[in-house]
Amino acid sequence: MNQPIRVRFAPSPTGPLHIGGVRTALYNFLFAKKNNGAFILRIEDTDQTRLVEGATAYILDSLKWCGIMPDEGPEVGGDYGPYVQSERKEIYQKYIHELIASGHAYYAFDTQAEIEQKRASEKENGNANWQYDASTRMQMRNSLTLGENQTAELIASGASFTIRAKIEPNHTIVFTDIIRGKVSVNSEVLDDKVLFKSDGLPTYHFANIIDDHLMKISHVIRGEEWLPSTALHTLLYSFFGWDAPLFSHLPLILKPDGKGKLSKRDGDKMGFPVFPLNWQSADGETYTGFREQGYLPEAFINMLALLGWNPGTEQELFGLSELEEIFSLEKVNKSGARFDPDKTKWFQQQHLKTQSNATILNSIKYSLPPNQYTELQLESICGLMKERVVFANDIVREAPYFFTEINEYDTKTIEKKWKDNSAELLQALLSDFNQIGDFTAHNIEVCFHEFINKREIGLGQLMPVLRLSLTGLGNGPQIFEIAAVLGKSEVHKRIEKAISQISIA
RNA sequence: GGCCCAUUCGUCUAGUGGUAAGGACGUCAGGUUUUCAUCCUGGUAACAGGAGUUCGAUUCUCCUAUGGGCUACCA
Repeated sequence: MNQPIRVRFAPSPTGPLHIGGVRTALYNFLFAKKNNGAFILRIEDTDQTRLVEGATAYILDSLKWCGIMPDEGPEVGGDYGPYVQSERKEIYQKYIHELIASGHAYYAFDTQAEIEQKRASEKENGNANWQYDASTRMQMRNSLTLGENQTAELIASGASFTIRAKIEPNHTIVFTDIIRGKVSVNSEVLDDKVLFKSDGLPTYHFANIIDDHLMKISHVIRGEEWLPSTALHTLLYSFFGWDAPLFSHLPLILKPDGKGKLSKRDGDKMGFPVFPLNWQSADGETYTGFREQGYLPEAFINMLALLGWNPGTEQELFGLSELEEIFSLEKVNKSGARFDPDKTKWFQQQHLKTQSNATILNSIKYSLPPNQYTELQLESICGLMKERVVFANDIVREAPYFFTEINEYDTKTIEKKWKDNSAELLQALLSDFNQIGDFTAHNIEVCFHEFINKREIGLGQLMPVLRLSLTGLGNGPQIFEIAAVLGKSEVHKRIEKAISQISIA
């Protein structure tokens, strides 16, 4: 009775996976984990004309980056494979013939061009809604109108054909969507959908119900764009006498401004990524990924999880494993959510702050300029900077003074803070600094305070010019920490240099 | 055009047949800080409209509007 929870993410490899797809994968994954179920990856490549090289690898890499690992799928295998639809042709053949035998499907010999023509001429006659269905199928060339013998002959002669579902009008098809409740559709508005294409492969509608059934999928969690065709799917299940899985249709992710589905072009146009990873298409189009922009997968996932779902509490920061414990479909929203680049950055910043200095260092190590620092020193640089940047790879850009000589001094700060006595004060401070044995931030600070007390001057008179000397800038993290990282001799050098450079100017 | 789905601050959202309609991002104003960032405090701002049902509707129903999706031998 209590059947195991099995869900699938079923992308088609027609290009890079965009964040809507990643979110669908994520919700499937979270739902599976929450319910001790299995998360299955299935590649839906029945449209051979739209296959894009590298797309499957991209999907796999993206999921890996996010930490959404399939329990079954093309890479890991499983008991219900193969997990790539193009490798399941025979299976679909077998089932489509069952449907023909039971009278729920029929052969159709009309070519695509003929149908298009029909549609166009009907439109001219004022019928914009022509479709291949119960009201029109008897005017078309199919096994229903041609009869058994002629159909057999045509097939034997190698005529190309499709196989269509035979949908009878005037029943109400009702299914329950976990997120939306009851949805009903009159079969009248459904057309006789092509189930098998003339290339011998099934369409999505057919392959998906066969596979979901055979793979024992308990819950279908997919995008809202599938809601209208769920009526057809429900009917297909009933043709076979199978129980349909439970459906959940996720709201779409919309553009940040105005309405409309977020599309791949929006990102680079508006200055934010729409894809998890960088992508370059065969015709040279490139799209930037969240990963390459510097986003942490944790932040990306956190943002995505909250875009269309929330736990009902006021917590907003989550790790994957936390999400796995509290996710529920009932708390998924019904309406589309606009993607918010600002909030996405905020998530990134929050997650970066929680990372250890060593972890951050590790992530930017490869891009650091050559330097003399020890591991520990580099870690403290990361520690000093992580609260003031959004991305780890901003650290070097925001704090170049750790890695280069100071050749320029911020003019604004000079104008505001550099006074006639600044040089003399720095010089004196420097000789006190030289007395420090262990050049730690704490000792430097103590020394500094003793100095200003002795001189009876305010912090504001000396601290900014010290910062200016050491970093060339007017702002940054605590200056004693910076000094400690730079080391005594470097501090000495920099102060001497600043005194001579700035005084001249 | 037809069908389906949706509608709470600018955005993401919580929430209930009776609430001062809560939080977060953004924004604004203070505070902390040598500075910047962080952080803290406070302000700003919403139940699309109209009918019902009800003692009472943001909450239930219907209509309208708006938005979105689908309407292929694409998924």
